[in-house]
Amino acid sequence: MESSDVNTEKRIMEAARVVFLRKGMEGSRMQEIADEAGINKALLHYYFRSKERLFEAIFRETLQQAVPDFTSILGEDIPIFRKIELFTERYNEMLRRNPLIPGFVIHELNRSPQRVAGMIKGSGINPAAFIRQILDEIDRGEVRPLNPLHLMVNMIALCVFPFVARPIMQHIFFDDDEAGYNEFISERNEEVASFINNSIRNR
Amino acid sequence: MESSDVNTEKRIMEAARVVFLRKGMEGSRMQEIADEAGINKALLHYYFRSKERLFEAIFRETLQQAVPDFTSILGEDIPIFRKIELFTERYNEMLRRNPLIPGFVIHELNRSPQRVAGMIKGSGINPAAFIRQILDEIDRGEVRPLNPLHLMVNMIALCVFPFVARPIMQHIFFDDDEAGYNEFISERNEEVASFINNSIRNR
DNA sequence: TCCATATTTTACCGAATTGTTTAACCAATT
DNA sequence: AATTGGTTAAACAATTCGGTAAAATATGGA
Repeated sequence: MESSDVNTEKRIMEAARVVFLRKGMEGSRMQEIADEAGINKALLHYYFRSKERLFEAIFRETLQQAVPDFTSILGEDIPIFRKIELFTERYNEMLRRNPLIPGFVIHELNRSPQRVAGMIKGSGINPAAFIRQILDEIDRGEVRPLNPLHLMVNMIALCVFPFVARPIMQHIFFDDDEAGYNEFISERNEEVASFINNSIRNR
Repeated sequence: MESSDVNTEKRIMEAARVVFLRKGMEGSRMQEIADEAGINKALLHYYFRSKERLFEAIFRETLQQAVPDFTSILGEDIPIFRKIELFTERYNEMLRRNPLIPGFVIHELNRSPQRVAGMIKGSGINPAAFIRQILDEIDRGEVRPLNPLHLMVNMIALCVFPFVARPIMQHIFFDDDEAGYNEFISERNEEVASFINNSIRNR
């Protein structure tokens, strides 16, 4: 019994994840999630009392999955230019597996900014080490003088944006050709890293 | 009669804009829009037959306001590095006045990608001229060899992202200090332009 | 002043949706 | 066989919300 218990909860979570990420909290219907999970609507309320709670669970899980993935690398002991390559590579990889996360988070962020922002902060993000490294490299003359915070924002922006704006870009630039867009995305792996490194390298 | 007509319609549009941009189509309530406009709910339906139509009007207006503003400059006859400065400056300016537009568009884009993307394309966006200029500059040796499409995406990403992710960044990096974040945003004007130009200049 | 038209209010309807309840069912455990 | 707990089905309650009808009020012109 317990095995089916665990499986069902997992199935519900997966189904809810699919629906919520695509349609957001208000846009999603409990019935739709039940259908997606192949179960009864009453069972949703049996496992997660309310839509609110189910959503909370999904949102928390999504953040915990997404944030550490790209944060961790920033604190490791790697030469700066190589670190930036690794960061964009891993971050892009994560986004390629979960392309809907950014849009999802952003939308919920508009609904209740303080709550979401708090959850993200609690997710263990720590820019301090990276900032220190950048300042060091500037001292050593490897990196041109710049504000490390802007650099961090730039790095994230360059990775995230193509996923957030995918439908526009795919339509305007690629005439709705999905394969073409995927090709474009995989090019960005290297493109973004060299774009950043070219910009910050001192000469 | 006509004077109050125009004023009321305008009031409704403004109210709907505020609510829709913050909460999206499904997240918004007609009653809330009516309250915001200081009128009765029935009057909304008198001016705009349905929620759908009202939303459509707001969305169209929003796009027409946002898109040409930053597109036009890309086609003008300006030296490339200067053009990038002007682009980031104007684009940032527009976003500073309408910080909610990117998140709004992105969310609606997820709801009905083809419809929205079509509307944007119809808004008169034309990357061809800019792409040609970049290729020319590469030929002339002013710009290092790169894919102009990636450059365009990078330019937009660097401008837009801080507005989309504002609540997170303001909380994590600035401890919810609004003034601090605004300061950061205005720094980006110059920061982004030099970040790009440093990256693409040939040496 | 009085009429016609535009605008506003009030009250309400119907559909959709969340959440609950109840009874039955099934499968594994004891 | 009896028990237990996950599961289903169906109906229902409660609420929210978009939309409408109709009466009331204001406004400008004859």
